[in-house]
Amino acid sequence: MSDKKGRDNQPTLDDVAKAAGVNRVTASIALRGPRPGARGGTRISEATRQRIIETARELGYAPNAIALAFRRQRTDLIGFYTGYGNAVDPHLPFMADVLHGLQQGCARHQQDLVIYGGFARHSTNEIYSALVSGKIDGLVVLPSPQNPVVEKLVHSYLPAVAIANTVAGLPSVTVDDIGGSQLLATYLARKGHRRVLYRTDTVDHVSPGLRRRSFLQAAAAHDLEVIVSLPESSSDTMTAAEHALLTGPLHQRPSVVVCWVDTSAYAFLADCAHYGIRVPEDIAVAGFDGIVGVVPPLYRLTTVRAPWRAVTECAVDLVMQLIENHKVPPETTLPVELIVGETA
Amino acid sequence: MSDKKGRDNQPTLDDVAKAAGVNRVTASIALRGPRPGARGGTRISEATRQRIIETARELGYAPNAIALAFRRQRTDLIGFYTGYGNAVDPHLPFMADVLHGLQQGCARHQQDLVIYGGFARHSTNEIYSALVSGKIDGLVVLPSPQNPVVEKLVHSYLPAVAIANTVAGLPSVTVDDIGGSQLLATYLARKGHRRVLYRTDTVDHVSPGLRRRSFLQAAAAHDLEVIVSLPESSSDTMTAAEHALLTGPLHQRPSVVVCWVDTSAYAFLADCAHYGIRVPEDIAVAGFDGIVGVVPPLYRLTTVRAPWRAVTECAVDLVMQLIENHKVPPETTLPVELIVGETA
DNA sequence: ATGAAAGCGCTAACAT
DNA sequence: ATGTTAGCGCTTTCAT
Repeated sequence: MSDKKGRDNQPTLDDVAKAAGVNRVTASIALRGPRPGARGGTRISEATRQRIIETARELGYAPNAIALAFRRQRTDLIGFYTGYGNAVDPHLPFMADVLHGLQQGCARHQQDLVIYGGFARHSTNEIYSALVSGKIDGLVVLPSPQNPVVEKLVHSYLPAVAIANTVAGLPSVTVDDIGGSQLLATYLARKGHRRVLYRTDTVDHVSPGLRRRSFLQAAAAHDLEVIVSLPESSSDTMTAAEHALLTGPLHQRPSVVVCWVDTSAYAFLADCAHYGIRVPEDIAVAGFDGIVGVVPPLYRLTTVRAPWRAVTECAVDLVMQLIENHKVPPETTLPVELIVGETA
Repeated sequence: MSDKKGRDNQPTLDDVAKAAGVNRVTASIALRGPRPGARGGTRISEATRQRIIETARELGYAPNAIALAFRRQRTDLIGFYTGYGNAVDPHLPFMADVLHGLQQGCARHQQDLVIYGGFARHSTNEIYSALVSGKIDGLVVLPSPQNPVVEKLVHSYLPAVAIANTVAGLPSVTVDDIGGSQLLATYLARKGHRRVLYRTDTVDHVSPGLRRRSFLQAAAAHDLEVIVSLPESSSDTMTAAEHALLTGPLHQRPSVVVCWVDTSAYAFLADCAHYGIRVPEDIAVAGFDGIVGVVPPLYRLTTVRAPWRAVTECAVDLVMQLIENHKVPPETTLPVELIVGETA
């Protein structure tokens, strides 16, 4: 086995050139072709080129990616930054979709993906510096509300695209929160529901806000009464107030719970099972996201499917456009779909 | 908003030095401290240092990560390579665990993580070249059987550690497949089972093989009869033969199905539900992995929990050791735990 | 306590 | 068709 002493004794372009008896530049061009407009292939004779390629193969030459990146000012690396803490927990279906989209997007453009680590205990400036340090060519951002790093990115040179939530000054890719909420309100009204408990997010963010407001509006248009509830977002368990409503007098009891996001709905379903509340007989439940897991769930949830993978892939596409100095639309909205399960 | 024209007009160390009226080197040391043994902080007077730091702040100086990496021969990037095709689908709980472990591990060592894209249509040599190009300092490998890239990595300078399966020549981190299988066999024998249907993998790989052989051995020791079944691994649906066994004459019907991996078990459970076969009354089911999802599952599976996240984190630790030229053990095995659910 | 020089591996621009 | 020169931004070594 070879020594594991580092890349130092790897052959360089100079080594190849020397071994083939040509100049460094000749080797460079023979192996990777000229970058600029360049006068076609006439630069190097086919014989020399073949000899150089063969020499490179023999020596086991692999170009130094860092030197290349240094020279070209291009790393072929796309980064991902999430405002929600350091960890990108891929067990969350939303994150899994995002990661999958990042990968597919990067693969399509022959880029590699960088997930940052160790931002946890860093200051805004340190994180920002790391992002714009030139390590990556572009960035997909999952913005959290009022994130100062995201604010700085808006004014930076770094090509960046936001997903899931709009950010003023950054091109964003989102799902049709408004359309989805309307779809849901209309469906529930048709099914004969008159009173809805709407569970929303405690953190004020663009997308949940849009969903809530547009649901309220659509509900009003359908004569649906809506009670808004704010469970603790970390656990999403059923609050005392919610429990009281569901077990209270029939004439003020909601017949359906709409959750701003599927995870909240699943947590609610689990609590219903725990309290012996039957779904959908006692209460119907609907979500928003369209989570799919490999593990067959307890219930097939009625929900609005949001194409997060596609959203993220699209964001990567836009980042590539920006990198190549093309214009991109400030907002891209992808359509959603109503999925009728067995819970509502 | 600033122009998005690239990093070119970012201030360099020279700019900072010039603005502060000092030499480049002085600025370098003031901002990042001397790398080598170096004679403490006496190098630069506190006054100069402060002035330089202040100047850097004013100019919005951020060091060029690529130039740094070029100089230091160190990118602070850890890569991940999977032999199983290009896509690292984070929806698979195993992959989610691995990704999570990679992130946590990288975070602990202040490294960033690179997920490769676009290896799909590349040759062994191209993939290998990309891996050893210097873009990353070290690599975590999820080896697939007889993968030529993995073979080449064994002989390369690149610090690399395998997970889940051992690879000759590479330090590996695995789970205790043998112990887990014994745990399961013993548990099932105690529960009074006498005939087991064992579902295994169609691809011949180290870890599944270990599980199967050690289960067979432990089963024999407990007078358990084992029938081995090889469902099509992509779908994992119940085969005709399996169905025949489960609905056939009682005296040759297995009382429990053991699946080499949880996903196979869940697929089997879904099929049982479909055919009206009751679990665990008609047939008990057990798995291996200990998948946990956010969505409450149909059944709480009896299984052996394998700590894949910890395995991967450990692999990152070892990669860091290798990078720093320390010795690491050729094999690390992490303990597993029997999880008694409601299916067996 | 600070400065000057050299060079990491590569390619664009300008010779020949 | 090929060679020479210069330099990307940074740190290490050796002067001062």
